[in-house]
Amino acid sequence: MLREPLSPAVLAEVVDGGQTFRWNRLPDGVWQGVWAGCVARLKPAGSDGLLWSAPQELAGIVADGLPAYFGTMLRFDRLVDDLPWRSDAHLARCLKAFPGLRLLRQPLEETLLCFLCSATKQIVQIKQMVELLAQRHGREIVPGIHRLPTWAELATVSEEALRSCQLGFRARYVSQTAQILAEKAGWLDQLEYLPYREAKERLRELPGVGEKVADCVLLFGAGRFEAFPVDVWITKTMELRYELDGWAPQQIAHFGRMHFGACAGLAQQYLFAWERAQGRG
DNA sequence: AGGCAGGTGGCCA
DNA sequence: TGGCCACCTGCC
Repeated sequence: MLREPLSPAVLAEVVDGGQTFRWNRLPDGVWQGVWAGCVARLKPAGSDGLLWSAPQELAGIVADGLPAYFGTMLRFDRLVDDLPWRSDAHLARCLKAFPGLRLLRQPLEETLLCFLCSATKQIVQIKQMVELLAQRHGREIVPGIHRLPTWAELATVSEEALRSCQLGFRARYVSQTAQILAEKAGWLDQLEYLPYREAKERLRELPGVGEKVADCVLLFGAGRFEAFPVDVWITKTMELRYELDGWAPQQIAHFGRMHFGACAGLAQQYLFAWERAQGRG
């Protein structure tokens, strides 16, 4: 499916490195993931690239949806080559360490939901929350596997019921956002057609969506690769690798977009992968 | 066993 | 603007 083979480590980084929260490791290097109405299994296959499979009744929609989800129409090799690795030795070694690392193109609705849940939580816990949301409030796709609830569905769920999905104070964000989106048909979809800056401003009108969450939603759910989400980890990374000690998050985000350019978000993913491999994060 | 966590929003100088 | 703190609660 992919033009270049993905090593098991890079595949793990793509599906379980904080971009998405609905992939789980199965035996024998297989990953199973759920997005929109799709369920798929993935397995690295050496030089043959990446093998996929899906439940028979979903084979058609997964065959259609998987390439878009993995962004196979984008030439990540070219995007990576356009990053400033020639003048940035740290970036260069990150790129070399994770060949084939890519950004997923996830459904916008789901990306917003997941990152609204992400505040001060680690990946494992975010995965638990969204799994509960899916099991309790999302439509069953195949026996035992549910998709995430749509915002229309979330608008019918009480804040208390959301809290019982381990959301804690994030339940209020999700609940209020659901009410707002319920009154604004097409509001989310319009973001796709707005310039980055305006799309981000619009997103930030939603409760629980600040700078960081807005950038994650735009990067992972709307293909805005110039977005450069700044969380505590990227702050530490930038301090350590680029000597930005004492910089405010907004300054770091600005530096990131200036230094890394049009695909700053792609660079950010590599920086993350590197630090995680060092045992941080 | 208890602190801490991949943010945000509100309040204060 | 810039800093500080409450917000929930399940993991390590």
